[in-house]
Amino acid sequence: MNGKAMGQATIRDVAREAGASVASVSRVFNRLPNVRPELKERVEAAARKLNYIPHAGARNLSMARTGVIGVVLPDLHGEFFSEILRGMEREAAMRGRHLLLSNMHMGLGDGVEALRNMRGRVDGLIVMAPHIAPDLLFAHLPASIPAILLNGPENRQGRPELRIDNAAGARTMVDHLVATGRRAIVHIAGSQGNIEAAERARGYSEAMIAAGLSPMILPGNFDEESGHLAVQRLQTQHVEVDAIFAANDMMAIGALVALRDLGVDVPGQIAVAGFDNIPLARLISPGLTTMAVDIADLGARAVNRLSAVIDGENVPQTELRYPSLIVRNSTTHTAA
Amino acid sequence: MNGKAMGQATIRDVAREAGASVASVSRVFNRLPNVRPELKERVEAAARKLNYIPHAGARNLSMARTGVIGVVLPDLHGEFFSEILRGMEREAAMRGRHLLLSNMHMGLGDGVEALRNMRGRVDGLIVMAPHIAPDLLFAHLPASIPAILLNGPENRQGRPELRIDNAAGARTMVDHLVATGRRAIVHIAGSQGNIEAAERARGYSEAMIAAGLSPMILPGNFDEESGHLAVQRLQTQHVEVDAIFAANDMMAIGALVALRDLGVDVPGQIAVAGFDNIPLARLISPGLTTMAVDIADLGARAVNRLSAVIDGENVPQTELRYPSLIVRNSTTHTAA
DNA sequence: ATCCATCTTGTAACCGGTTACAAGAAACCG
DNA sequence: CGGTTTCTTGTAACCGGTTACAAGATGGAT
Repeated sequence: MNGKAMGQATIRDVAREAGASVASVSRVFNRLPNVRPELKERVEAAARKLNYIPHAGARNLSMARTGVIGVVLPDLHGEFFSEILRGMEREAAMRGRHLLLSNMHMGLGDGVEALRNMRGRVDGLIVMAPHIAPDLLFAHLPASIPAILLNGPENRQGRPELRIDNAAGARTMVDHLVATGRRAIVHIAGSQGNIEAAERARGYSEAMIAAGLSPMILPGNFDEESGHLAVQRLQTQHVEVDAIFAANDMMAIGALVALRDLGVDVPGQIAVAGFDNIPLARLISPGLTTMAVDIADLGARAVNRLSAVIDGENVPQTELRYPSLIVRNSTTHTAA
Repeated sequence: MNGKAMGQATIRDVAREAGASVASVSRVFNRLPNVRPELKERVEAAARKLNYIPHAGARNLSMARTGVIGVVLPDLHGEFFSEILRGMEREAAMRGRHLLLSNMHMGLGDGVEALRNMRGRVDGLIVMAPHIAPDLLFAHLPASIPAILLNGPENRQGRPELRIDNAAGARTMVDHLVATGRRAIVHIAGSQGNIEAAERARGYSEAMIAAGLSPMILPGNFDEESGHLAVQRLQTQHVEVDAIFAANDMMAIGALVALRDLGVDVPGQIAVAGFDNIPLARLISPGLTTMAVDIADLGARAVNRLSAVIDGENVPQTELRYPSLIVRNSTTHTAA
């Protein structure tokens, strides 16, 4: 039927069909007011007839704006990953933006490379890299591309950052344990080299010392097995403790299960606490006392702030989010 | 320093700086072999000096290829969402592609609109829409954009689809329950209008009838509370059952907890089974018998097949994945 | 030295939109 | 009715890459 080969119709095809100019077609599709109704209808009819769909890529190029936010995440575990994305997605959709995913399970070299070829694909980046120095990361990135750093170490590139105050959260938890009578509180740390893990350990140590107690830290990996192993180690080395504070919930659950297998009463003999408040924490028995981080909110906020930066607004350089204490039965019998 | 205003350097800037043509710069960056080493170095030096980063959007436009796969998902719950994305991401990264996220928590009208303005943004689409007729969905989409349908109802647009055989999975579970001596097996259904829910219910009914038993279906919503409510309903109406088969794990867990609160022995008095094998299923006590769907694999496969379609290869029209039975203590005492 | 094949390089058109600018039409005014 | 303002419309340049094609350079064979 058509003179040309087929393919998708372009704006010029529509213009020809409607007997109008490309400028007018563009105006119609962008709902600019200054188009005579008669012309508008002709254009719309032509577009319908050719089943014209605007080519977003071309639009992006000429407008130098894609409406896409690049999200660079490390290899996250289940809930955290889905929750943060859910939050980001909700906020992005509300602003008519899309999310471009790019995991970063690679070394720094590849990471920087990956960031670089986001140019022209996205309007800005949300980068979460808990084990890479952000200065190094951003140094290779043009200063012109907006980016916000999530839960990373501090950076000195003047990039805005958004962080959970992990140290404060850990202090709150230690305070809770001390307040409920615990003294020999051991901490199971998260993965080595992970910033959040380090911050939580730091908060723990600070609060212990402030309470006149001596810190004791066991290594861990953020996974369930770490919790298991930590309990085993405590047992074989005959270390007496009355509370275990794990750097995340999965490890706390591992510890909980290990203690249950050993017939140790929780919280009677030993209190157990975690960090993150994953859904599982509520469902397991006894319910796990933990620090709740509203992860979806964190994601939404990240998109929110990045959007502001993209739109040229001024945003504060650093924003901290405080986790809140959720007391359940793993530390006290009287909890809900 | 630079004559022009600043902004990012373009390929023409590099060409000028290197005293070469844009074609040569392009060749260098695309690693085409026919460039004299001396020129190549000059170009690379110039690019380094100007901190040139190729503009992916421009490249996409002129090559008519973005390297991006659009992913349209409904509002999924935790594990499912993260697992399927993890699988997709892994496979996409391996093929040097990116994922563009676009949730679809909207009506059909918006949905089609959302799909449409993916044109020029993505090379293809993975669409998961368990509650929208795909024929309607695809009818408004140009036939030229590759798309594959995930876990939807059958479509007659000749689009390739990838589905979990939910009915077969449900039959397998009923067979297991019957084989372990259960007779009064009740099914808690998933959300109304959801295709997967309907398929699971269908498989359940078929298998029950095949076993000479009468099906009995309670309504549900895929959430924990549905499980709770179902158990309550059974109790208040004094219905005697010896097995509960929920259309997903969350409802099964809700039922499990409700039964525990009532002091009913599982599996002694009532067996409980779910569907999906979420991580929680293993951790809860008793361990939940369920049908395991390798969700990450499903995601990876979807990307895999879509890539094939994009690359013009021929792919089979429909592919079914079979879930596998995981027996735990919620249906039999002798399990691992 | 001549001719031909091969390799390197540059020019310019193209991908499909947006938009500055100018020109023509319409409306308003005295 | 002429002049000015306002509104509508079209032309063409531009966004930043890729690539067909042609021209120039190089090298080998005779």
